[in-house]
Amino acid sequence: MKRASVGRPEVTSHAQIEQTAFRLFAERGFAATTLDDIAQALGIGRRTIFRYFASKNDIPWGQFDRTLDGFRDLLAAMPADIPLLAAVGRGVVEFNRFPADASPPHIERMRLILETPALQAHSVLRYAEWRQVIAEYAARRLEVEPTTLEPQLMGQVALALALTAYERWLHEPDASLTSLLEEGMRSLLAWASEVAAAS
Amino acid sequence: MKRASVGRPEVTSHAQIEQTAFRLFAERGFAATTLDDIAQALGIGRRTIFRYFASKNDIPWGQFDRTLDGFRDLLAAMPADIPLLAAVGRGVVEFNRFPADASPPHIERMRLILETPALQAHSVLRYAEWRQVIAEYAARRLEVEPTTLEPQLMGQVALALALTAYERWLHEPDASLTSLLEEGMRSLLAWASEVAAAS
DNA sequence: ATAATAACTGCACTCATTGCCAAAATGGAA
DNA sequence: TTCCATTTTGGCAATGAGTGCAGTTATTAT
Repeated sequence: MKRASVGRPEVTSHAQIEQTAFRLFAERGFAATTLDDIAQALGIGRRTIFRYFASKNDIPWGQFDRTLDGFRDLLAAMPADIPLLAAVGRGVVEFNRFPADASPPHIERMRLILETPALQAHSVLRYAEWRQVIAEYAARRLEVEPTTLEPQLMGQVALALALTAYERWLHEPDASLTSLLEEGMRSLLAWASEVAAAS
Repeated sequence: MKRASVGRPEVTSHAQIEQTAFRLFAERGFAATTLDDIAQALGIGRRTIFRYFASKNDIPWGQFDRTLDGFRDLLAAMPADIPLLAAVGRGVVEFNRFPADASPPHIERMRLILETPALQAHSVLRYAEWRQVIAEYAARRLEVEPTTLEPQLMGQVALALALTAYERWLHEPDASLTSLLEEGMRSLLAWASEVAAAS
């Protein structure tokens, strides 16, 4: 990752490939854009793309790994005196908060990921890493192993909430992601209290 | 789908392909088994497999479409006087109830799906149909459109519960899927009531 | 026997992905 | 300047999934 002082310099970068790829995806669609197209548009070899991204499906995710570290820190900084579900809920909201002006590229990224079947499928593998971050936080608070039922469930439920909010957001870009997430959490709590009241 | 009275008879069946494929998957692994291998083992053309399954990834799912109809009926028959979340929870439990003796092939199927990265990814597309069944049920009860936030969230949360239970079940085959699902639901309700008590 | 029908399957092609390795580019050393 | 170590690039070949096309094959109906 660090810039080598010796050796042949890199001809391109993750960001450059990503940018060109997104332009082509927007023009012709994800499936109709071949890696050859992208390589040719960049003036590099097709083989070189694989030195920057593990697969075509990984291109839209770009920097997700780094983003995950921020999420971990964010959760760790959450006050321990609020209920677990509230802490995770707040963490998810904070994680997905960003200025409305900076959204356009982010909207495009998420739209591509959520609307392209091949990417919907591939993304599960990324989501698993995200869930793991939550499972580890929950496990710490519950003092159990991260692989046990409760931490895993918390990760899955948080993902359920986030995915639902994102999908609505794409259909209704005026609504803020934040309020959709909060609305989802309210619904979840309301359903649970119905059950509690009935039993 | 109906047996044609005229024309060349089918040389194989979904079940036959599925069975042979599973045997080879078990022997060499999913990725290492090519469609040519499966076709050859069956003595049919590779091309013919595509007349029965849309893709290699679809083979492990076999009859899921038909299963989904049963799930729809099951939810529709759920009493309307119990809370929505309880009804969905009970529906999911019932849907996944099956005799412990009949499990072995089902375990193998789920293990393959849940442990093979390519299948984990592909399965999202199947899960989406499953979630849709729940979303439609929830929408009917809530008297809103199935595409709105609440029904969609209910589908996602139910899937979160089911996936968590299945994953635990694979690691701990002695535990019944039913009790894992119920344990998950109890955890979810407990977390929600913590939040309710704190606010 | 012939026709109609429905399924099977070989052929050729596209495209993602991977292993292998020679070529290219650069800073530093001799 | 020339040579060397280092690092990246990218061509080549091979594998395997997926797809359109067209000819072949097995049955039933006339």
